[in-house]
Amino acid sequence: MISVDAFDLKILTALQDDGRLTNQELADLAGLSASQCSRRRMRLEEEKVISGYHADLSSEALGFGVIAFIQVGLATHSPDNSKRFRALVNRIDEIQEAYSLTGDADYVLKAVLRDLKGLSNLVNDVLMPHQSVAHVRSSIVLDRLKESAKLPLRELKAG
Amino acid sequence: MISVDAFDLKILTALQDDGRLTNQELADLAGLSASQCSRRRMRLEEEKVISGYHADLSSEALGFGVIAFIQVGLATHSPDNSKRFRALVNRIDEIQEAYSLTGDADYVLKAVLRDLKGLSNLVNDVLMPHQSVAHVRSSIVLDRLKESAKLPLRELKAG
DNA sequence: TCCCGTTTGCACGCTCCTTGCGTGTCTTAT
DNA sequence: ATAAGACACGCAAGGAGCGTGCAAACGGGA
Repeated sequence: MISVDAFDLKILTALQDDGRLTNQELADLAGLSASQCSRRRMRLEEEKVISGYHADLSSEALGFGVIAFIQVGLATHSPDNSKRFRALVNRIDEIQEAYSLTGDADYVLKAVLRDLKGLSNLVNDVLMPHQSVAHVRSSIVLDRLKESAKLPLRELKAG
Repeated sequence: MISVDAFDLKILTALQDDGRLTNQELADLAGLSASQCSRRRMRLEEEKVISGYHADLSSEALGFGVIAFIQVGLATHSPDNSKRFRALVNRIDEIQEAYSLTGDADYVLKAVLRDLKGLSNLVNDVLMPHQSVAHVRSSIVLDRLKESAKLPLRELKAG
């Protein structure tokens, strides 16, 4: 079992905020020496508690003006059809997130696009015509209140 | 205006995949020298094209078993009420993403929780009773096909 | 109390980062 | 056509950061 103590939590919280922190900076934040932070960080990476590090790019600066949520209903719920749909989703870079949900729709996709033409293209020329898909309904994001991938570690106690 | 050339795109693409890449590794990938990659990276950070670096933590390893999408309708659409709701969303760490959308609901939230009890607590004890909120409908994620925050830089041409 | 496994801080050799500098290229004005 | 300026490049050097070895400190069980 993976055990994460209070020091690990401080390190994880800090790296979640800034993935380029120096071991010395981590040490100052966590109250440890730099070498120890290095060792703990390596262990957390080894155990896949830290699954990776990523640069966060500005969609505005790079000209991605449209975010959309797309609800998709499948034509049939056969394993084959699901597989086809998953393969489709995986090869479309514009789809950042994809989930199957309880409730109305079979799947919800979150897509990032350059403009509405890009959304139209994705919905009408890629998703709709695909054999696995029965119906599609898209909602455009008007305002982004919050967008991060940070886990709420605050409440976690050492284990 | 921010200009991003083909070298910058290679650097951004690489850092989006691995935010801890060495300047030398970037150099090998982009076909530049390490010092030049350092300079370009600093410029991209300065211009906020790179808005930050983050460690990606494993929700499974840390015991977050539930992801939910929560559709929220506001009681009124007055500016005051919106403001109250936004403040609420901002101070709840379990809410990773929050958007206002076209279509049925006013807002959609994505929340990460330890278990269903955590979701129940968020929906019934925090969101529902809040004065700004009229109705709430939550959908639980059954399966995560894809989850990243990578922008589809593939298609971008130098500008 | 003693023992053993674990965790820690420190020191050191090695890698990596950044800045200064000289060179080559492209653009613009004469 | 040519001179001058701006820009991006690679190289080299000095300084910062990284990870491993090691000995000391700590903590739980016999």
